Amino acid sequence: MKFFRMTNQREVILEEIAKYKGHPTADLLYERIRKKLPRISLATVYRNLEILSKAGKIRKLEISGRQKRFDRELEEHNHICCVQCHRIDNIHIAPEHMLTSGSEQKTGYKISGWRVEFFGICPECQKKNAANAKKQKGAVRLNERQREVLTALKTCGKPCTGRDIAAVTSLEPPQVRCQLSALKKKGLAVSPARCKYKITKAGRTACECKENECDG
Amino acid sequence: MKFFRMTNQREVILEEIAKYKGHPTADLLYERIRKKLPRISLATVYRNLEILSKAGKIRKLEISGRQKRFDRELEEHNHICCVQCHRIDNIHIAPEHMLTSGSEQKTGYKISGWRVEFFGICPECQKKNAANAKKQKGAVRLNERQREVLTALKTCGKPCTGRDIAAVTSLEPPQVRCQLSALKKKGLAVSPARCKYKITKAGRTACECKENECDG
DNA sequence: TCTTGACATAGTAATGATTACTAATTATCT
DNA sequence: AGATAATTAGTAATCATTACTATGTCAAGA
Repeated sequence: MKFFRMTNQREVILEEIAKYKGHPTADLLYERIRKKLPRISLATVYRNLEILSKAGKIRKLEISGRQKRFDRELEEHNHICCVQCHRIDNIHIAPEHMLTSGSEQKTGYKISGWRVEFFGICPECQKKNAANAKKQKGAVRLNERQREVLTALKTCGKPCTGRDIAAVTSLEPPQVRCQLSALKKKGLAVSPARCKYKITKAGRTACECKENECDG
Repeated sequence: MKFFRMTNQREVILEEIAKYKGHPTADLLYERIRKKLPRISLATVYRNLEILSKAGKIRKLEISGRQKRFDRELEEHNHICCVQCHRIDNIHIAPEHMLTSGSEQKTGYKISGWRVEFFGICPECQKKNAANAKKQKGAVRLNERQREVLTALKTCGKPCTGRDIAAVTSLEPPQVRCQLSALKKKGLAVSPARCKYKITKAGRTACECKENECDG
């Protein structure tokens, strides 16, 4: 996403989220937005909720339950869920007070339980990461052009020529060919036929690694 | 469910859950079970996971993420999720140690975050419950026969006679007719035509109330 | 002003996990 | 043995979400 257009649809979506006290689901928002923009599509709502949360304008909640919920409040906080009507409220508590009755009084909820989910990296993945870090010391290090070519190769999928790649990148065919042979040397691409190149499994993971920033 | 048959399929499902260290999803279990019972249906796996968890033999985890996961461990505990490989491990911690580094050492995870969900009853529902409790003091109190008839009436949906109800309950037609008129007096059933009875909205909620034990 | 090209949209199809349904099978109880 | 109820395999339906497709909009450059 290079430009971010604040369209009418997006403005209304933001408005409705802001207006709504709770943590609305996509379909609830859709119903409300439809009153203002009767021709809006549910897909537009979903797409923009995703885009707006990626742009940091809203927050997508990762809570249990079938439907995703969205939150206008950007700051980190936890939630409390009514087991009867399934409404969800924010709960701001300092870790040290988390399990005392203090929070109970503030929210007005009659608390019956709680559940914690921790996130982290398991011992196995830690080992894997350490091993990968070693390997990557000199091996898989891509420059910008190589990354561009590799990404194009991945998008294309089937074997294609340097000219094919050049057509979908900012590079000229000779430049592409040069990078292709470099990628082949690194084992990130193979040449199943003369002048044809195809991404390898290693190339695919090398691509993803940047996208998800998995080696942080 | 009156009887609970420990079928071969159920035994194998329990075995596989017990064998699996992690917290398997339904489809992962299905793949493994298929090796022992090639003709088993995915629906059977789902149905039995549900039944076994209701029977208290296993635990259905309510955690974020698209797929549900199942756990052979019955005792209350929390979870830790690897952000890289999405494996889920148990984490047994006393509330007072929850946010200290102690748990980190035990699990071997490199913890990057945590999230708490509280459960309870919101102020609005508390009020509603109080109001309902008052109403129910003398009004809706069903005996076993009335409940049976009411449930049958609900299942049937359309208006039906005492004989119709008797056919699907343990009661004789005269007994049913007697209960029907009691239900009508309480406003849980109406008679849209002579000898025909139909459940009302109030009757429907009275039915559900028992099922979900919502007035605990 | 016309063209170009990137971004957006409405509408619809496809997906993935789960649940509901149906007819057939199996176990249990007279 | 026959009736009844539980269970099954296989399949269809559902629900939330995502992907696709053709069309539309807008700003910048020719």
